[in-house]
Amino acid sequence: MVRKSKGLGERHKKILAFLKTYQERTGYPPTIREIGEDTGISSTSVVNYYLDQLEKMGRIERQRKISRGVQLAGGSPLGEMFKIPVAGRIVAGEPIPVPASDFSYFDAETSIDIARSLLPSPDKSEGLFALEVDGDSMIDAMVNDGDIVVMKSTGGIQPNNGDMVAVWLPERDETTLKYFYKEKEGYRLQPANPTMEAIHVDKDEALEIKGKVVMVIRQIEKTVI
Amino acid sequence: MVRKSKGLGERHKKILAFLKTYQERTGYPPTIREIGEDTGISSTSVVNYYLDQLEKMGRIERQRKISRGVQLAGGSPLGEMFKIPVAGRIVAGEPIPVPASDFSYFDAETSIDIARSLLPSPDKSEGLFALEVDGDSMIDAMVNDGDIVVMKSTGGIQPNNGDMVAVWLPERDETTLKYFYKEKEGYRLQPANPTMEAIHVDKDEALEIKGKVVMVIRQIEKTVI
DNA sequence: CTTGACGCAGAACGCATGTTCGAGTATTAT
DNA sequence: ATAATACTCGAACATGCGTTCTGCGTCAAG
Repeated sequence: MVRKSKGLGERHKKILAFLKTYQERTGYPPTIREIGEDTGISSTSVVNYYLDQLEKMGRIERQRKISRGVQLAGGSPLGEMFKIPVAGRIVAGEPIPVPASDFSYFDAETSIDIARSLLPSPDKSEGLFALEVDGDSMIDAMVNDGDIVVMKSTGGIQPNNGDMVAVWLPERDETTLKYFYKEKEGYRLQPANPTMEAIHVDKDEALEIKGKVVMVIRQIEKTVI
Repeated sequence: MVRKSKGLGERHKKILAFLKTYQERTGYPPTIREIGEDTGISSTSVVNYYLDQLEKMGRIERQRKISRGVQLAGGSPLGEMFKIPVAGRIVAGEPIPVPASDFSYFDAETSIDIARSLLPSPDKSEGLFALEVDGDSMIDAMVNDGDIVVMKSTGGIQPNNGDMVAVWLPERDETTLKYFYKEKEGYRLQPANPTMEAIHVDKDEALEIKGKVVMVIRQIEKTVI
């Protein structure tokens, strides 16, 4: 049995994950017994034991004496919310930062909250991450500087024709958001703006598809120009 | 005492409102007794009585037998979420539908969920409503067909220079999203796209500013083109 | 007036759920 | 080996909390 490997044991992680999924599914926190059932802990006292530790670590908040008074810390009671880690910035001339597959929002420094109802498929929302757009180079994709693009990791699988994807062209040192079309001699990357020319990529040229764009969010708070 | 005035009595409304604020504040639903305390109902059975009615009306959902199993209906338990009513569609040649000031999301048929953290000022989120963009006529504002624009009602107050606003020009039968600038002889409406020409509106011409754009959301689910 | 639906209160019941205690087993340190 | 610490279990306890029943007053219809 692994003993206090880091600061977060297996059970700690499992409890945190359960807290999140349960809250997302039901809208309210679970009971101690429900946590135990999911985590494979038979005694409520053991669950309480870990809950106390997690509280000391500052990972959860507890309202003593009241039922279902366990919640993830961070001030944000998440209902049908989905926390998407912001992996970094997407710049025209630089590769796209993609989080590792086991990257969970627990580890992310910054994240944005998206309502589940806004996501394409509420059930399979794994592999989602967000990037902030840096610069005006993607206006052809109707994406502005400062916009946030939410992407779904394709996991190496080739996207469907017509998907909007984030691609990295190593030989051109270029990152773009384009509609993806496979053609006989390679690929065609079509801008969202009809007036712009498409990019043709030869079959031999390296092309890394980093993710499928599922959502673009533009917050207009301060004045731009 | 008012008796079954419409379909929603005073207590029904109060309970619904309490359900919402309590959930937003704590992250979990209240108990029956807490509802009673807030609503001024001394007996749990009476609360249960109203809860049953609200459930029959479809306004709330109940998980029987489990504590705090009361939630607002609509499938979306709202935590730090904000429900914004979708007032309608915004089309280039038609006036902008604006909800009445007392329009609450309780009455809205359709609404979208936005995380509080994404909103500009989390405290003062009144007067927010959303519109779905119909048609490609607003690509100059970097807004696509199908996009959702979240607006804040200006309430008759003139917006600041540089704000992105939704304006209705009655004399031209035109609706647009533009950056707003006041000039000596009238107003200048500047498109987001720098390559497009600005519109100049004379001081005499009618101009209705329906709201300030605070957010644009683009969901890419199905294939476009 | 009588009847019945409606709004309300209070109490009792019983299960759900957080809390606490005692004890047993492993792992590590001395 | 012995002690200390971390982890686990089961059970009992106390209370939180949903449910149900009885009763009382009010108002509108018959």
